[in-house]
Amino acid sequence: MPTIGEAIRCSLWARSLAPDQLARVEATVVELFVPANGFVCRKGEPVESWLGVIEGLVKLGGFRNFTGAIVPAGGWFAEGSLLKDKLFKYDGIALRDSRIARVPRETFEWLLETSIGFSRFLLHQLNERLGQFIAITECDRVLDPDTRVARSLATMFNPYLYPGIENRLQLSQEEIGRLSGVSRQRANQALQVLEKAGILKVDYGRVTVLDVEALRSFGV
DNA sequence: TCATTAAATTGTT
DNA sequence: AACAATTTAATGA
Repeated sequence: MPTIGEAIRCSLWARSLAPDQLARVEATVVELFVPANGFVCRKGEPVESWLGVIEGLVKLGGFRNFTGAIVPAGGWFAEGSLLKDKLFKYDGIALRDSRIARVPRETFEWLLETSIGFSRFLLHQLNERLGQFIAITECDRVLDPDTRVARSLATMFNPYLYPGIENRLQLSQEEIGRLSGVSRQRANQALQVLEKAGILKVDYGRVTVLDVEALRSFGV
């Protein structure tokens, strides 16, 4: 189990920091344990830190039964709310026991002002998120549920937003359904189609992605 | 280590 | 949506 400092040093954005900047991050970061089904953040709550998933899996959403995004270990989020709204506009729920890193707003803003590398990382991350968002709305127009499920799963394998994610996702078919905006029954059917196509493997309570590219381009 | 039981997940109608 | 079947995890001998 990595310490919080190790996890941060491994993250993509920390690599571009100078030693004194990294030191300040490590000095001000706070680790928070969130048990499965616990709230990492709540809609309407003021945002006072940038959040990173050290270990575990967090689901962002809270709109009806629709899930906006799944953030696996190595993913960072809330920068948009931190910069703009000052309030969370979604719930964050831990899908399993998770360790969350909280970088205080002052540190975050200081990095943004003093580190070009950090600014570039954020720019890139925001851009990737925009792309993800477009892909999701595009998904809504595609009627074929198999493709929708494939795309939703594929968004979790964005190497920039979520580096070093394992290809083994511990997600029940019910959660995959919520994630894709289809019923559990339909998600099950779609997963079987994708399994027969050799793109992924379904097991009890988890899916293993064998071919990310095929998953991404499925149905095109 | 193995059997039993409970809980979670999946398949079916 | 409800029910049955199956898998996993937990408990205790």
